[in-house]
Amino acid sequence: MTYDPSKYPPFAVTVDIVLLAVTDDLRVLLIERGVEPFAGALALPGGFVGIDESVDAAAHRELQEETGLTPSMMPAVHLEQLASFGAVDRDPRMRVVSVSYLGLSRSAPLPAAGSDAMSARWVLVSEALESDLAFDHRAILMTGLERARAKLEYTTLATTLAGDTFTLSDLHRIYEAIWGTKLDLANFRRKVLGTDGFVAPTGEKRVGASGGAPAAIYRPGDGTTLNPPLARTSDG
Amino acid sequence: MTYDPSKYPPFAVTVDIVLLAVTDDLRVLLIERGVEPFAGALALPGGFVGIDESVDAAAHRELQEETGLTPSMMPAVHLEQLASFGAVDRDPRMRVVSVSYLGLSRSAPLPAAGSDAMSARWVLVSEALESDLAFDHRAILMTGLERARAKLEYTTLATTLAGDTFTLSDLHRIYEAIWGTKLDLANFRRKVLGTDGFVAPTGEKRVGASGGAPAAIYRPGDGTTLNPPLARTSDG
DNA sequence: GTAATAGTGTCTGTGAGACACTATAAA
DNA sequence: TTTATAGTGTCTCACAGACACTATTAC
Repeated sequence: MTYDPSKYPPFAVTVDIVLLAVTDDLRVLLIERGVEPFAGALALPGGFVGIDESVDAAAHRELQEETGLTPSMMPAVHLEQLASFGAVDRDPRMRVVSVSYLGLSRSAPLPAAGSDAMSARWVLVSEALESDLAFDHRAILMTGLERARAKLEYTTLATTLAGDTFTLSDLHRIYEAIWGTKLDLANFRRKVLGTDGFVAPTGEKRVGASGGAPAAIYRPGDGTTLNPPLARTSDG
Repeated sequence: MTYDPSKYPPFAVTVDIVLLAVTDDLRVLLIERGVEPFAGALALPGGFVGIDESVDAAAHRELQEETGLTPSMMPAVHLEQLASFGAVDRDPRMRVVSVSYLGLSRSAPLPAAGSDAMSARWVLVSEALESDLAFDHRAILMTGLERARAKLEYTTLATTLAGDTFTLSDLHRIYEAIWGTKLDLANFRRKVLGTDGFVAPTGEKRVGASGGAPAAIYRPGDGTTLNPPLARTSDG
């Protein structure tokens, strides 16, 4: 690099991750900050991008560090770029541009012990939106939420949130949790089963989990897009 | 800012703009680079973000500088953030993260004379994709194209590309140019006219422009979203 | 038994897609 | 006249939404 970088304004670049999971309700992984600024406040997991590291690689590294996920588990988590935030005063220390990512993880694995993960916990999204998050992380969270809601309409990503095996009721619960609406279960079933590649039957049944009839167990299908989409406007 | 920025890796941040317009066909605004690297090659308009300037503001400033648009004309151009590109070696000079933007402009205003705009010109998208663009601008262009195609499905943004007044045939041409497909004009008309807020009639007719019956002239409507969307999968 | 979940059947309204048709201009 | 564009009518099929219904478990 025979070039003089000092001719150009020096920025720092960070990644911030909106990692969502559905347990009983929709939750987001947040860190309690230990240092200033915003010490004690909740923040999205993230950190600085290394000078010899791509931004995407930094997002994967941070996700791994903050959740304690092993590299072998990482493929089960969907991670995609969300948007960048570049207001002048978004970090009081210096000029920082943040590239945010949306992650969708299966039902809340516990954050493992570790340097960063110590203070990580799954917070109800409804509570996170009401609390004062650090920096502009509330805006990032809202952007991630809207992206996740939109993606469920036309992709099979909800199966990523459900895990390896699940019932149609599980999937139904995930849609209702993320969209915050009620969906008619009968019509939902027909839509999911009628869409090639959305789910694949395992032949197994789950018994005794809920005081009802045994539910058929499914695996994620090999499709990625929903055509026609699963309309969010529906509330039936 | 009582902080030591030298503790963090120094990045440069740029904006790159995919500005699209439809004349006879779909075109993108490109600059012929005058300096290394990639001197002589075609590139997307863009530039470095100032240290005291938000990333969004930099995108608007560059758009204005490269097109010669006056600030008063700017509201007629739709500009939204697209994605960020952060590969380590995307700029041979130094570590640069680029935040890309998608712009939709009315029918190709000529780039005005000016320092940057001198070498700017509207290139057919089909040709741009075949030529060797500078940096990773081919990937950025493809991302912008796909975003524009998707946005036409569920927003009224096509009217931005059409201008102040237009006929339904004009709008139809824009959809076909961007999607690269044929759309049944009769069904297209019904869809557009049946969607509240998409277009508003002016009462005027355009005569003598095409060797056919006079066409009714419309203005953009006050709506922004299309519900239900205008399906791209349709080829009728 | 009751309550809760799993799953099926069926009717209706909307709207996309196909395509035939008429109307009005230029050359 | 021919040719091209503007605009209307109508049929069919797919599917979303509503909702009644049966089946199988836990308690």
